Amino acid sequence: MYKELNPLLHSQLRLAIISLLASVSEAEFNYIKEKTKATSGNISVQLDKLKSAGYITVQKSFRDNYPLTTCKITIKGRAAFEQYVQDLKTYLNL
Amino acid sequence: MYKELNPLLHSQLRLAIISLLASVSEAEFNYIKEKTKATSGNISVQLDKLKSAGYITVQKSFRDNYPLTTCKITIKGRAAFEQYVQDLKTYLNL
DNA sequence: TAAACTAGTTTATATTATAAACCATAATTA
DNA sequence: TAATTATGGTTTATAATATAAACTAGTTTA
Repeated sequence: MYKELNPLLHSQLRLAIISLLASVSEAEFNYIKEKTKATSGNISVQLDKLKSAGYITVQKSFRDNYPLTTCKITIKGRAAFEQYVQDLKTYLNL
Repeated sequence: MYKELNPLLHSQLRLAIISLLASVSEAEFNYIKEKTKATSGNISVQLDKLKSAGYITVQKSFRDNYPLTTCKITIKGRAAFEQYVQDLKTYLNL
């Protein structure tokens, strides 16, 4: 293929998540859910994949007795995202 | 979700094909194959989908006795592509 | 204390992408 | 001229991916 677009990022939801995390210092699970309008299950799965790739860190804690999942983009994740955007630009002749 | 990215175009190969067709007046099957490095089968399937969506026209003819498939982006296809690129830009905050 | 809610995870299913196998015809060569 | 290989694809089987439904574990409220 042309120019390989990182398949881990070329996914609607994972791209939305990474793009979101690239613009904030960190984000809670529910914030991601509100912003993306995706289901919890879908988000949970995609966070796992991003975490496995080392693109984000996932902190699990409690707040007001409830579980709280907080996500943060890593250096590696940010680099991958920026590379993806670059690739996409050349891909689309932008 | 955030901003719906046209799923018909948010596919590595179909995006490559549409992007390619957006930049030329028309293209032959084998030209698309060379440029994308994809397999014939995969291209055949994706051309069908793009055609079904009305994004391209597919002309079948013969040249030097061999079948020749020529593709061309439609007005609708070009509009969809441009919309996709716009959506992507806002999606990624570009 | 039972119902409803929070915050997720796991798993089953639907969708999509892809490659392998195939088809029809043409050209080549033995 | 019969067999072999090449051209230009299409069809179909499989692998990968995305998604939603069902579930878990605990909390709050009536």
